[in-house]
Amino acid sequence: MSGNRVTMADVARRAGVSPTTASFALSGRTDMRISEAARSKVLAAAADLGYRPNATARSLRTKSSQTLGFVSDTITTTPFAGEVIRGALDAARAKDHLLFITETGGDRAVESGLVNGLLDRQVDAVIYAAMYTHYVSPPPELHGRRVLLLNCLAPGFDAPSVIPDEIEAGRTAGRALLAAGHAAGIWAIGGHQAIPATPDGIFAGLERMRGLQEVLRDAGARLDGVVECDWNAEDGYREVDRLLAEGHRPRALVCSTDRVSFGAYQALAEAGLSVPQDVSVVSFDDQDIAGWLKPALTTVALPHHELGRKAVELILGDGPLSAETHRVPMPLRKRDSIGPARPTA
Amino acid sequence: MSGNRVTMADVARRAGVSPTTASFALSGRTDMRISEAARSKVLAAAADLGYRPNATARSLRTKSSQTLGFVSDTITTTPFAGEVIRGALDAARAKDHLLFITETGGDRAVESGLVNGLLDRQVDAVIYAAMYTHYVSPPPELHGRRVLLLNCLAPGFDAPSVIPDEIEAGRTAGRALLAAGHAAGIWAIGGHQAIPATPDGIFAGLERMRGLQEVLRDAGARLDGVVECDWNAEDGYREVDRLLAEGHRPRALVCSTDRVSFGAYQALAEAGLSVPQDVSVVSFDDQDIAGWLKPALTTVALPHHELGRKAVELILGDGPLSAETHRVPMPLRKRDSIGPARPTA
DNA sequence: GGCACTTGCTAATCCGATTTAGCGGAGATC
DNA sequence: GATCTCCGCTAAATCGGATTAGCAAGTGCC
Repeated sequence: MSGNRVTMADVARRAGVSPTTASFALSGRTDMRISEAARSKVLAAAADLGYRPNATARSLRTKSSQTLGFVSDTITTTPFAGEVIRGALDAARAKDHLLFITETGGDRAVESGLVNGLLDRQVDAVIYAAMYTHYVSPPPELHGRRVLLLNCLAPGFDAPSVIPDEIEAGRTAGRALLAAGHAAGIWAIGGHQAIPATPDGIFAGLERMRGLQEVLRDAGARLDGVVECDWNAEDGYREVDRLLAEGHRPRALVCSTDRVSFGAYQALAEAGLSVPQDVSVVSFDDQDIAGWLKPALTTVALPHHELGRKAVELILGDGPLSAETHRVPMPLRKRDSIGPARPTA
Repeated sequence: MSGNRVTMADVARRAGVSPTTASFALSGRTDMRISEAARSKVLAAAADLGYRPNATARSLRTKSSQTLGFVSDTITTTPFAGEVIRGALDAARAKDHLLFITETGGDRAVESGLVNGLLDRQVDAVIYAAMYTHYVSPPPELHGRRVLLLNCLAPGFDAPSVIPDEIEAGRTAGRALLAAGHAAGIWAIGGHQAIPATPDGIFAGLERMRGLQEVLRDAGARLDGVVECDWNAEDGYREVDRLLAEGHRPRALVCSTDRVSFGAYQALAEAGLSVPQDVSVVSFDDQDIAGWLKPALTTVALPHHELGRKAVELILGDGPLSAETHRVPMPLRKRDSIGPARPTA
């Protein structure tokens, strides 16, 4: 790549000064005395020649590359992914950093190779991210490095974590139902325990359930039932279908994720029940479909963009990093799937 | 970042040879004679010390950074995004390259800044990507550079393009309908012209329509009608709803994208029509929802992963790049939304 | 034994910046 | 007038590798 770039030596020559002077003038450092005349000559020469510093040469000397590494297990397979990276990108750009994105696919050997590749290229810091909130153990190469854990926790590993505030999200969902008058006939559909197929069950499901139950209890209400299942559309359909077939008549559903809600909608529609007149639905994640459904789905959003942004801002901050856990708020997206409670039949 | 890394000088000292010898031994070059004894001493020393070459120092000298820049207007807002990047990542990793991901948001000034940032860091090549296939004009900084255009075309700009084969996709959709016996009552729903709100209408819509009509014509069939609208769920719902209200009774719908199909499903369901018994639906893109819908949607998939993979493979290939257009096949995902044609009422 | 050639290795330079050490000249001090 | 201090700037070293030029010892040949 590249044509013959203009070097600082070229600029210095043209300005009639030494490379040293050019360097100080261009970097604008004040601890070395440069006359205003010399400074402007250098600046003019640099502008004339269209000079751009070679970041590679610079970072060889300074040990800082203005570069970050983003290591994650999977970057596709939404809901995570896109917006997180975009948030990280935005924050990085604000500080003139570029982002290396990598994906390990969950393979330790691949992970190790990629992390080494990043380290070899002198990244200033590494964001170690997981697509579903869970416990991780970062590779040994990262020990002692400037690392931030995104959407994961690593007890014993000295680095800060940034995760969504799932407990508060559970409370938010509960309050949304309570505010509409729902105090009975509430069912939770989805994964709330550690289920093999849904690794996030460990975390998101558990914490959401905790927050939900806490807020219901405080209001003197409670769940009529909890249905355990995976977090896919088909699971939501199957379980709600079964629930209705068994004769239950829920007034409100709290679904683990929008995909489950999607399935729930299908089952409710087939049973001739309408949302939100017959059944209210509140959900989590705020995927695209939440807005497409009819009626549009009220859901507690995963703050993807904010997670990415915050991670980069913390890691590019000045101070040393303390191993604390930052919980990012999950905002409620009010749409049309929660209706007023009706007196129980 | 970084602790005190082991340098090549350390390795040389430990092996009792000169840095030059260490360099040649480690890089495995054969044009310089190194005895087997010396070579293994160096290798052993490197292994003992856990030596890893400093990629920054290397690229300063070699002008190659084993690094690629990925510049796109938007990386979130599926359908593009995730899988494309993953494909690119996979191909890059196979060749020991790391990927800088950037997002311009469509802003020329931002774009220019990011491209310069990439160039400053000595990227070996740049992939200039667009989320919707359309014509672009890459920034001047990229002229004369090793560039590949992904999902876009730039007449007059000397670089290869990689785009999905939309014409053939249109044929594929048409053939799927014909194979099921559909020859009448076929409607196209979506954008097929250059519509402001759907920039891809320029390309994808136009080409898909061309392929579709060609294949229908060849079979002696034709479209009963074409409905122009944007590419969102609500548009599909509204237009199909209106179509039915006007008394039309389509036997098959060809929707511009799965989101439109999603809306079409909603309208058909409300009208008491079932898919595929009453109406067959074939679509494009293969987004996640295609598999969640009931019945699951038959759709012609955008080859996201393959687009990303192919882009990187081409650009990391040896030869010079010729400005040709590579069209990546779009495979048909057969699911359950196309049923056999019934004799027209 | 002398010359050419190969073998195996090293010294020195380069890549393009940053950074440290230090050098002339002007003005101040005694 | 000699010494001291600033000022403004430059020479040279440095970062960690890759690469070029070349040197000493050994081998082959006549």
